[in-house]
Amino acid sequence: MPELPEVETIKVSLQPIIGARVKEIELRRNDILRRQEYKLEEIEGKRIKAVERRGKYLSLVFGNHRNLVVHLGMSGRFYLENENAQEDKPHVHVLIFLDNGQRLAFQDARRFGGLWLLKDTGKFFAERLGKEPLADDFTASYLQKGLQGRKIPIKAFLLNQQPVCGLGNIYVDEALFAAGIRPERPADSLTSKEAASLHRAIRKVLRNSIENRGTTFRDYRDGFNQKGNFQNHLKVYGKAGSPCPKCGQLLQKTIIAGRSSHYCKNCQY
DNA sequence: AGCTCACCCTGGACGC
DNA sequence: TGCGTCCAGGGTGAGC
Repeated sequence: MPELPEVETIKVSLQPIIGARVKEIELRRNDILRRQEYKLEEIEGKRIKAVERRGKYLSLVFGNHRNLVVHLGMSGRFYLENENAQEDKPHVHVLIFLDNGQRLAFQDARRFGGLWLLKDTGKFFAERLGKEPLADDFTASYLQKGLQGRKIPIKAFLLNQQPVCGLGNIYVDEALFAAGIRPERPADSLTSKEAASLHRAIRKVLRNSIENRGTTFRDYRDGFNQKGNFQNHLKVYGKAGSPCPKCGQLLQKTIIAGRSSHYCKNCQY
Protein backbone atom coordinates (compact mmCIF):
# COMPACT_ATOMS: atom_id res chain seq x y z
CA MET A 1 0.00 0.00 0.00
CA PRO A 2 2.20 2.81 -1.18
CA GLU A 3 1.36 5.98 0.74
CA LEU A 4 3.29 9.23 0.92
CA PRO A 5 6.53 7.86 2.45
CA GLU A 6 6.70 5.03 -0.07
CA VAL A 7 6.10 7.26 -3.09
CA GLU A 8 8.56 9.81 -1.71
CA THR A 9 11.17 7.05 -1.38
CA ILE A 10 10.59 6.00 -4.98
CA LYS A 11 10.84 9.62 -6.11
CA VAL A 12 14.20 10.05 -4.38
CA SER A 13 15.56 6.78 -5.74
CA LEU A 14 14.57 7.78 -9.29
CA GLN A 15 16.36 11.16 -9.27
CA PRO A 16 19.38 9.67 -11.11
CA ILE A 17 17.28 9.18 -14.27
CA ILE A 18 16.75 12.92 -14.65
CA GLY A 19 18.31 13.89 -17.96
CA ALA A 20 17.88 10.43 -19.45
CA ARG A 21 15.98 10.16 -22.72
CA VAL A 22 13.08 7.78 -23.35
CA LYS A 23 13.95 5.46 -26.21
CA GLU A 24 10.79 3.40 -26.40
CA ILE A 25 7.70 2.55 -24.38
CA GLU A 26 6.15 -0.89 -24.33
CA LEU A 27 2.52 -0.78 -23.22
CA ARG A 28 1.15 -4.25 -22.57
CA ARG A 29 -2.30 -3.36 -21.29
CA ASN A 30 -4.26 -0.43 -22.64
CA ASP A 31 -6.55 -0.30 -19.61
CA ILE A 32 -3.61 0.74 -17.41
CA LEU A 33 -3.75 4.17 -19.11
CA ARG A 34 -6.39 6.08 -17.18
CA ARG A 35 -6.30 9.23 -19.25
CA GLN A 36 -4.56 10.22 -22.49
CA GLU A 37 -4.34 13.92 -23.19
CA TYR A 38 -1.59 13.15 -25.70
CA LYS A 39 -0.28 10.03 -27.37
CA LEU A 40 2.19 7.82 -25.52
CA GLU A 41 4.60 7.91 -28.49
CA GLU A 42 4.97 11.68 -28.04
CA ILE A 43 7.32 11.19 -25.09
CA GLU A 44 9.56 8.79 -26.97
CA GLY A 45 12.78 10.69 -27.65
CA LYS A 46 12.05 13.19 -24.84
CA ARG A 47 14.28 13.80 -21.82
CA ILE A 48 13.06 13.35 -18.25
CA LYS A 49 13.31 16.84 -16.76
CA ALA A 50 12.09 16.02 -13.24
CA VAL A 51 10.65 13.25 -11.09
CA GLU A 52 8.12 14.67 -8.64
CA ARG A 53 5.66 13.53 -6.02
CA ARG A 54 2.27 14.99 -5.09
CA GLY A 55 0.27 13.07 -2.50
CA LYS A 56 0.56 9.43 -3.54
CA TYR A 57 1.12 10.35 -7.20
CA LEU A 58 4.49 10.25 -8.94
CA SER A 59 5.16 12.40 -12.02
CA LEU A 60 7.75 12.09 -14.74
CA VAL A 61 8.01 15.61 -16.16
CA PHE A 62 9.13 15.96 -19.79
CA GLY A 63 8.43 19.64 -20.27
CA ASN A 64 6.42 21.15 -23.13
CA HIS A 65 3.21 20.02 -21.36
CA ARG A 66 4.05 16.33 -21.35
CA ASN A 67 3.74 14.54 -18.00
CA LEU A 68 3.52 10.86 -17.16
CA VAL A 69 1.70 10.50 -13.85
CA VAL A 70 1.77 7.21 -11.96
CA HIS A 71 -0.41 5.98 -9.09
CA LEU A 72 0.54 2.67 -7.52
CA GLY A 73 -2.85 1.77 -6.07
CA MET A 74 -2.12 -0.80 -3.44
CA SER A 75 0.08 -3.40 -5.14
CA GLY A 76 1.86 -1.27 -7.73
CA ARG A 77 5.63 -1.05 -8.16
CA PHE A 78 7.62 1.39 -10.28
CA TYR A 79 11.30 0.61 -10.46
CA LEU A 80 14.49 0.73 -12.49
CA GLU A 81 16.30 -2.29 -13.83
CA ASN A 82 18.85 -3.09 -16.50
CA GLU A 83 17.28 -2.95 -19.95
CA ASN A 84 18.43 -6.52 -20.55
CA ALA A 85 17.19 -7.89 -17.21
CA GLN A 86 15.50 -11.25 -17.53
CA GLU A 87 11.81 -10.66 -18.12
CA ASP A 88 10.16 -13.23 -15.87
CA LYS A 89 7.99 -11.14 -13.58
CA PRO A 90 4.20 -11.35 -13.78
CA HIS A 91 1.92 -8.31 -14.06
CA VAL A 92 4.45 -5.99 -15.68
CA HIS A 93 2.15 -3.74 -17.68
CA VAL A 94 4.49 -1.02 -18.93
CA LEU A 95 8.22 -0.87 -19.73
CA ILE A 96 9.92 2.46 -20.39
CA PHE A 97 13.32 2.02 -22.04
CA LEU A 98 15.86 4.79 -21.36
CA ASP A 99 18.97 5.78 -23.29
CA ASN A 100 21.18 5.08 -20.24
CA GLY A 101 20.84 1.31 -20.54
CA GLN A 102 18.08 1.06 -17.95
CA ARG A 103 14.35 0.61 -18.13
CA LEU A 104 11.49 1.59 -15.83
CA ALA A 105 8.94 -1.10 -15.05
CA PHE A 106 5.36 -0.57 -13.90
CA GLN A 107 4.20 -3.78 -12.23
CA ASP A 108 0.82 -4.08 -10.53
CA ALA A 109 -0.84 -7.36 -9.67
CA ARG A 110 -4.18 -5.94 -8.51
CA ARG A 111 -4.29 -3.14 -11.07
CA PHE A 112 -5.72 -0.53 -8.71
CA GLY A 113 -2.89 1.64 -9.98
CA GLY A 114 -2.53 3.30 -13.35
CA LEU A 115 -0.90 5.90 -15.59
CA TRP A 116 -2.16 9.31 -16.70
CA LEU A 117 -0.76 11.13 -19.71
CA LEU A 118 -1.41 14.75 -18.71
CA LYS A 119 -0.56 18.03 -20.41
CA ASP A 120 -1.09 19.94 -17.18
CA THR A 121 -0.82 18.30 -13.76
CA GLY A 122 -1.83 21.43 -11.83
CA LYS A 123 -5.58 21.15 -12.33
CA PHE A 124 -5.51 17.35 -12.00
CA PHE A 125 -3.88 17.52 -8.58
CA ALA A 126 -5.76 20.60 -7.43
CA GLU A 127 -9.15 18.96 -7.86
CA ARG A 128 -8.08 15.78 -6.06
CA LEU A 129 -5.53 16.66 -3.42
CA GLY A 130 -5.38 18.96 -0.43
CA LYS A 131 -2.30 20.18 1.36
CA GLU A 132 0.94 18.25 1.52
CA PRO A 133 1.26 17.15 5.16
CA LEU A 134 5.00 17.86 5.28
CA ALA A 135 4.74 21.29 3.66
CA ASP A 136 4.94 24.50 5.71
CA ASP A 137 1.36 25.48 4.91
CA PHE A 138 -0.02 22.35 6.58
CA THR A 139 -0.37 23.84 10.04
CA ALA A 140 -2.18 22.74 13.19
CA SER A 141 -4.52 25.66 12.68
CA TYR A 142 -5.32 24.53 9.12
CA LEU A 143 -6.09 21.02 10.35
CA GLN A 144 -8.24 22.29 13.21
CA LYS A 145 -10.29 24.51 10.89
CA GLY A 146 -10.82 21.61 8.50
CA LEU A 147 -12.22 19.44 11.28
CA GLN A 148 -14.93 21.93 12.18
CA GLY A 149 -18.43 20.81 11.37
CA ARG A 150 -17.30 17.39 10.16
CA LYS A 151 -19.25 14.55 11.73
CA ILE A 152 -17.34 11.76 10.00
CA PRO A 153 -14.87 9.66 12.01
CA ILE A 154 -11.43 11.27 12.20
CA LYS A 155 -10.12 8.17 10.44
CA ALA A 156 -12.38 8.82 7.43
CA PHE A 157 -11.38 12.50 7.45
CA LEU A 158 -7.69 11.63 7.24
CA LEU A 159 -8.18 8.99 4.54
CA ASN A 160 -9.85 11.61 2.35
CA GLN A 161 -7.13 13.16 0.17
CA GLN A 162 -8.93 16.52 -0.15
CA PRO A 163 -8.12 18.13 3.21
CA VAL A 164 -4.63 16.64 3.46
CA CYS A 165 -3.13 14.17 1.00
CA GLY A 166 -0.76 11.22 1.11
CA LEU A 167 -2.14 9.39 4.14
CA GLY A 168 -3.52 5.86 3.79
CA ASN A 169 -4.65 3.17 6.17
CA ILE A 170 -1.26 2.44 7.71
CA TYR A 171 -0.18 5.99 8.56
CA VAL A 172 -3.61 7.12 9.69
CA ASP A 173 -3.69 4.34 12.28
CA GLU A 174 -0.11 5.06 13.34
CA ALA A 175 -0.68 8.82 13.61
CA LEU A 176 -3.90 8.40 15.62
CA PHE A 177 -2.10 6.07 18.01
CA ALA A 178 0.79 8.52 18.41
CA ALA A 179 -1.72 11.30 19.11
CA GLY A 180 -3.79 9.19 21.54
CA ILE A 181 -7.02 9.63 19.55
CA ARG A 182 -9.48 6.86 18.72
CA PRO A 183 -10.16 6.44 15.01
CA GLU A 184 -13.95 6.50 15.40
CA ARG A 185 -14.04 9.93 17.09
CA PRO A 186 -16.13 12.43 15.11
CA ALA A 187 -13.70 14.81 13.44
CA ASP A 188 -15.28 17.91 14.98
CA SER A 189 -15.06 16.46 18.50
CA LEU A 190 -11.30 16.94 18.66
CA THR A 191 -10.15 19.72 20.96
CA SER A 192 -7.64 22.25 19.63
CA LYS A 193 -5.02 20.53 21.77
CA GLU A 194 -5.86 17.18 20.21
CA ALA A 195 -5.79 18.66 16.72
CA ALA A 196 -2.34 20.07 17.42
CA SER A 197 -1.20 16.73 18.75
CA LEU A 198 -2.56 14.95 15.68
CA HIS A 199 -0.84 17.47 13.40
CA ARG A 200 2.51 16.77 15.09
CA ALA A 201 1.90 13.00 15.02
CA ILE A 202 1.11 12.95 11.28
CA ARG A 203 4.34 14.76 10.40
CA LYS A 204 6.46 12.74 12.80
CA VAL A 205 5.14 9.37 11.59
CA LEU A 206 5.60 10.31 7.93
CA ARG A 207 9.13 11.63 8.49
CA ASN A 208 10.13 8.55 10.47
CA SER A 209 8.83 6.31 7.72
CA ILE A 210 10.66 8.25 4.99
CA GLU A 211 13.89 7.88 7.00
CA ASN A 212 13.24 4.14 6.95
CA ARG A 213 12.45 4.05 3.21
CA GLY A 214 8.75 3.30 3.75
CA THR A 215 6.73 0.29 4.85
CA THR A 216 6.82 -3.02 3.01
CA PHE A 217 3.82 -4.90 4.35
CA ARG A 218 3.64 -7.12 1.35
CA ASP A 219 3.95 -5.60 -2.10
CA TYR A 220 5.75 -2.28 -1.79
CA ARG A 221 9.21 -1.89 -3.36
CA ASP A 222 11.25 1.29 -3.96
CA GLY A 223 12.67 2.59 -7.22
CA PHE A 224 15.36 -0.09 -7.10
CA ASN A 225 12.82 -2.86 -6.37
CA GLN A 226 14.02 -3.07 -2.75
CA LYS A 227 11.88 -3.41 0.40
CA GLY A 228 11.47 -0.63 2.95
CA ASN A 229 12.14 -0.93 6.70
CA PHE A 230 9.36 0.95 8.47
CA GLN A 231 7.29 -2.23 8.94
CA ASN A 232 9.73 -2.93 11.79
CA HIS A 233 8.73 0.34 13.46
CA LEU A 234 4.93 0.11 13.24
CA LYS A 235 3.21 0.43 16.61
CA VAL A 236 -0.36 -0.68 15.86
CA TYR A 237 -1.04 -1.34 12.17
CA GLY A 238 -1.54 -5.07 11.59
CA LYS A 239 -0.90 -5.82 15.28
CA ALA A 240 -4.37 -6.56 16.64
CA GLY A 241 -4.11 -9.04 19.53
CA SER A 242 -0.53 -8.02 20.31
CA PRO A 243 0.32 -5.96 23.40
CA CYS A 244 0.23 -2.17 23.07
CA PRO A 245 3.81 -0.86 23.01
CA LYS A 246 2.84 1.85 25.52
CA CYS A 247 0.65 0.07 28.08
CA GLY A 248 0.72 -3.64 27.27
CA GLN A 249 -3.04 -4.07 26.81
CA LEU A 250 -4.04 -6.05 23.74
CA LEU A 251 -4.50 -3.93 20.62
CA GLN A 252 -7.96 -3.85 19.02
CA LYS A 253 -9.11 -4.12 15.44
CA THR A 254 -12.39 -2.83 14.08
CA ILE A 255 -13.82 -1.57 10.80
CA ILE A 256 -14.14 2.20 10.38
CA ALA A 257 -14.88 3.93 7.10
CA GLY A 258 -14.79 0.48 5.50
CA ARG A 259 -11.16 -0.03 6.50
CA SER A 260 -9.56 -2.20 9.15
CA SER A 261 -8.50 0.06 11.99
CA HIS A 262 -6.02 -0.75 14.71
CA TYR A 263 -5.86 1.03 18.07
CA CYS A 264 -5.35 0.73 21.82
CA LYS A 265 -8.55 1.22 23.82
CA ASN A 266 -6.47 2.19 26.84
CA CYS A 267 -4.13 4.76 25.25
CA GLN A 268 -6.52 6.32 22.71
CA TYR A 269 -9.59 8.30 23.76
C1' DA B 1 -23.99 18.98 0.56
C1' DG B 2 -22.49 15.42 3.41
C1' DC B 3 -21.89 10.91 4.03
C1' DT B 4 -21.81 5.62 3.38
C1' DC B 5 -20.82 1.84 0.79
C1' DA B 6 -20.07 -1.24 -3.25
C1' DC B 7 -16.93 -1.98 -6.67
C1' DC B 8 -12.62 -2.95 -9.14
C1' DC B 9 -8.56 -6.98 -8.73
C1' DT B 10 -5.37 -10.92 -7.39
C1' DG B 11 -2.41 -13.37 -4.15
C1' DG B 12 -2.06 -15.22 0.11
C1' DA B 13 -4.04 -17.09 4.34
C1' DC B 14 -7.06 -20.14 6.25
C1' DG B 15 -10.40 -24.01 6.99
C1' DC B 16 -11.94 -28.45 5.91
C1' DT C 1 -2.61 -32.00 -1.02
C1' DG C 2 -6.16 -29.40 -2.85
C1' DC C 3 -10.01 -26.83 -3.20
C1' DG C 4 -13.10 -23.09 -1.88
C1' DT C 5 -13.71 -18.89 0.64
C1' DC C 6 -12.36 -14.71 2.59
C1' DC C 7 -9.58 -10.62 3.16
C1' DA C 8 -6.47 -6.71 2.04
C1' DG C 9 -7.43 -1.49 0.28
C1' DG C 10 -7.18 3.74 -3.00
C1' DG C 11 -10.11 6.04 -5.50
C1' DT C 12 -14.46 6.61 -7.78
C1' DG C 13 -19.18 7.07 -8.21
C1' DA C 14 -23.94 5.68 -7.09
C1' DG C 15 -27.39 6.39 -3.87
C1' DC C 16 -29.44 7.91 0.42
